Amino acid sequence: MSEASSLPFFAELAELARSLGHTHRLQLLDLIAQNEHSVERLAELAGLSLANASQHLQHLKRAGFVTTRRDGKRIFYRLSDGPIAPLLAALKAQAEFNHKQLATFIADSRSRPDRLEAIDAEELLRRMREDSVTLLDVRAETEYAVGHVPGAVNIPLPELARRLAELRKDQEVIAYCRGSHCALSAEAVRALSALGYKARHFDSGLPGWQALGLAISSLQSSGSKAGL
Amino acid sequence: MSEASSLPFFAELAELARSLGHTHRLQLLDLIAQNEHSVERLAELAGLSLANASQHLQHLKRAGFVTTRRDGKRIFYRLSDGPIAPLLAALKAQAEFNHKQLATFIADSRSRPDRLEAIDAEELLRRMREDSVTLLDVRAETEYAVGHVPGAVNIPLPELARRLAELRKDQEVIAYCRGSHCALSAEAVRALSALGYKARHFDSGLPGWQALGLAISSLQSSGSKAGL
DNA sequence: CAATCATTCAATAAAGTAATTGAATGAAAT
DNA sequence: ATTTCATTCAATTACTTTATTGAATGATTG
Repeated sequence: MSEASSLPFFAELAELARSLGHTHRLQLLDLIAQNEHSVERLAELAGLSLANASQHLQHLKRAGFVTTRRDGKRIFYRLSDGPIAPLLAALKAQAEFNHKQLATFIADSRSRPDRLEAIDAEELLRRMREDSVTLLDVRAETEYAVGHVPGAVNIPLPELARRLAELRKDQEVIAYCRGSHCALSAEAVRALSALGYKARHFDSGLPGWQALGLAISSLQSSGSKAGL
Repeated sequence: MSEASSLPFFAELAELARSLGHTHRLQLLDLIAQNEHSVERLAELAGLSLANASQHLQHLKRAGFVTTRRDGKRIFYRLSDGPIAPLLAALKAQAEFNHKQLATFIADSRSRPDRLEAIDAEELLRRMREDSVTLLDVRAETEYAVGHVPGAVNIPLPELARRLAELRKDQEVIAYCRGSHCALSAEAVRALSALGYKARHFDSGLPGWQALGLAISSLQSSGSKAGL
């Protein structure tokens, strides 16, 4: 049922999927879904250059998601009357499913205490120097604000599920928390590992970092309150 | 409603979409949907190298479309219990919508006889030499088999809608048919243009090509009967 | 506990995609 | 006609993704 004969069909679907596979195009599509707009307007709303917006819009047009209409000097893009809404809804549903999966996994792993791979300070420092790891601070925002390892990203454990997108998939993630008595980073690592991320924890946490005489960063005003 | 705050969300959806944006991954997903399989089996069924299949499978896993289970030496991939079916159905629906759109457009344009850009033999030959055009023969398969311009792709006009994927989007398409009295290539050009393809027709068609003393190709046995 | 074997990882090479610039198009207004 | 102006095109550059190879992993089997 899925031999050579259906390969061109898969290729066609893949092309459609790729058309949705770019932040700017999804954003443009979302703007167009709200209202018909000219290229200039869309570029402005999305914060893109004109030429760049134009190219992304043409990409969407070729995929059949939008159509154009000329009125005087400008060209207006609007949604085609194809089944775009269900398609986007299905995408969102999958995203939500993933969030739930991770949330329940974190809850589950709270009970199952198997041991995990740790990273020692020496390797961590080396890897940080060559920028080959993502350092993840899973403590609360307030704790992070007071002091954190320089360069670390802060995603409190309860929010990890819905903020996965902030982690690079191509790098190993090193989670840390308050130290070896604190289970937060271990849970994060278990959850991330189960999702196919490469993850370890820096077991001694922020105290261990400070004990080595290394500098920490802090936030003056609480600046990074990104929306849900 | 669609400001900076939702950008990470779009980025997340885009990543999901990209996970479906590759022929091999869709094919693997289709195989997995039919039955749980080991990596080796999937690689074999899809005609991929082991490492390549493994990487695509991990990509699908990270996107939450599949999960794994270890049994002895091998690892089995099966569908996750997320909403994958509706997602794929929505993609297919969009593909079908595009086919229909094009089909009706071709039907419509049969009546509306506006003139189109043509390409002359000289330019055609030059562009063919530098491989910067896709030459499209829109006549019936049997006619193509008897003789066609060397290098031309054959997609009979009635099949154009569902075989669009065979045309490169990054090159101009030059359609030709039986000659200037024949409307097939003109219709193809109108349809392709409306979809955002860059398209012109070689108005004098195959007779014009032969009149210049240029060689034609033919097929011995009818070899290229690709499935729907 | 050494060997085997399915799978994954790592590194590199190849291909494809995106952003940017400035020029070209083509409809409308003067 | 000529100018204006929104959009697109073309060409370059930078970036990202994919394929390939061979080595590493890690669970079973003898």
